[in-house]
Amino acid sequence: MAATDTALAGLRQMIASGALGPGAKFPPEPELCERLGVSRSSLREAVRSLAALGVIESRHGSGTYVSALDPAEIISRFSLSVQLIPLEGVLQLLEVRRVLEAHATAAAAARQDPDLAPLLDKILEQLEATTDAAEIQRLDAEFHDAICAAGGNPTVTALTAVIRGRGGHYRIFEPGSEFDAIKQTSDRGHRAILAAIAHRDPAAAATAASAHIAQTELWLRALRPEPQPD
Amino acid sequence: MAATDTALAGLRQMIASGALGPGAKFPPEPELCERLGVSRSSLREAVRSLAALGVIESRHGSGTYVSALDPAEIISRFSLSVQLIPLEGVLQLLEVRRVLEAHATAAAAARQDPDLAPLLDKILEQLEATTDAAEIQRLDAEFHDAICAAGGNPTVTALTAVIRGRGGHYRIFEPGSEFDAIKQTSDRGHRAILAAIAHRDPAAAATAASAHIAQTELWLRALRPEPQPD
DNA sequence: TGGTGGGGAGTGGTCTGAGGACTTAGGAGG
DNA sequence: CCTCCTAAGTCCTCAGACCACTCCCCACCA
Repeated sequence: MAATDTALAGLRQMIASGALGPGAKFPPEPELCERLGVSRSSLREAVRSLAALGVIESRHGSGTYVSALDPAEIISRFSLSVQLIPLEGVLQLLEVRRVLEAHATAAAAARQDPDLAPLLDKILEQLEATTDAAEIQRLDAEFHDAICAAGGNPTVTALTAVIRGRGGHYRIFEPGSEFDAIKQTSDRGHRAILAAIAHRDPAAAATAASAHIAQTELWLRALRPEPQPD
Repeated sequence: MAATDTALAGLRQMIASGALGPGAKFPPEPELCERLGVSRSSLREAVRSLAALGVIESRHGSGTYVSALDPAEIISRFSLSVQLIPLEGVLQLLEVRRVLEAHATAAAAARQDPDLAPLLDKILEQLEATTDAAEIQRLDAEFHDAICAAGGNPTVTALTAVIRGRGGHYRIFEPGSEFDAIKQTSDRGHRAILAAIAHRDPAAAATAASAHIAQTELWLRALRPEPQPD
C-alpha cells in the first residue's frame, strides 16, 4: 500500500475505532510518523486529505485534532467542489434541493414557530425592494435558510445551502430583457411559501417550495447562463 | 495568505475560470510550483485536498488531471467522512435519505420500467431466504440501489448510497432476541415497496419507502447499537 | 494577593534536494 | 504488422533544516 494511503488508513482507523473521539487531539507529527511508518511529508498529505473532508483540523502551533464530526459542518466542506460542477450536474443537485427544501418547508409550517413568519416577512420586504443582483442573492439565501433552519434538521439546512450557493453562481437575475418577469415570479413564489407557513399548512408549504425551486430549474435549463468565476 | 491556501486557490481558479475543463491535464508539478509561487510540498498538499474532494485526480507516472466533475462521483467521496459520523448525526442523515429515497421510489414507480419489478422480486427472494448479516446488508443495498437508479437521478442514487453505507455499520441485524421480528418487518417493508412499484403507484411507493426507512430510524434510536469499525 | 508581561518549550507550516516508481510513447527487431 | 524494450516524463517518498504560531509557566509589579 502506498505511504500516504497507509497514513490515511491509520488516521481514519484511530477515529473509527473510538480511540479518538470528536475534538480529541492527535499525537505530534513526529510520533505519528513513527507509529504509522511513513515520512512526515506523507503523513501531512494524509492529514490534508482528511482535513479537506472535514474530519480533521490542524491548528498551527497547537496540534492536530479530530473535528466535531458534525454532519452539517462536513457537508459544508463540499461547497468547494460543488461550486465547480457544470450545469448538467447542477440540475441534478437542484432536484435534490427541491425535494429536501419542500420537506423542510413543510416541517417549518408544522412547527408553528411564532417568530418565523414575521422574520420572513421582513426579509421579503427588503427583497422585493431591491434590484441589485448580489443583494437579491443574499436575501434569497437568508429567506430559504431561515425556513430550513426552522425545519429542525441542520443537516438538511447545510445540504440545501451548499446547493443554493452553487445555483447563485448562475446569475439569473442579471439585468436583461427577462429581468422584470423573472423577479416578479420569484417574489410571488416567496410570498406563496410565506403564506402557507403563516397558515400552518405543511402540504401547501411543501407544494409552494417545490414549485418555487422547480421554477428556478426551468430558468436554468432555458437560459443556460454562463457561471461567474470567483 | 498561507502557501498551501495560495496553491489551493490557484488550482481551484484554473478550473473555475474554465481554463481547464473536466478531464484536462495540469502542467507538471515544477511548473505549477513556479506559476503559483509555492514549494512542491505545499503544492502537493493542495493537490491532495482537491483530490480528497473529488475535484482532481493524480495518476502516478502520468500526470495530474481535473476529474469528470460528476456530482455522483464527488458525493461518493463523502463516504469516508460520513462513515465516521456518530449516531446523532446519522439520524439526521437518515431523514435526508428517507425524503430522497421516497422521492426516487415514486419516480421509479412512475417510470414503468418493465424490467424493474422482476429484478426487485429476484433480489427479495434471495434476501428473504438468508439470515446472514453481511448478506442481508448486501442485498438490501442492491434492492434500494436498483430502485434509486430507476428514479433517473444519479446524484440522488449516490447520496442515498453513501448514507445507507453508514447505516450499515450499525448492525441492526445481528442475531439477537429481536432478530426475527426485525427481519420480518423489514421483509414486509420491501414487499410493500415492490408492490407499489409493480402497481405503478408513485404515491404508494413514496409512502412505503418513507415508512420503511422511518422504521430503520426507530430501530436505531431504540437499540442505539455500537458501530462496527472497519 | 492578584493581575500582567515575557520567555521558552512544543507543535504545525514551509522550503530544498535527492532518489525511486510508474506510465507512456516511440523505435528496434521479429 | 505486431511485439518487446528502451528512455523520457511525471508523480511518489524520504530526509533535514528552519520558520511561525500557540500555549503554559514564572517572574515581576501593583
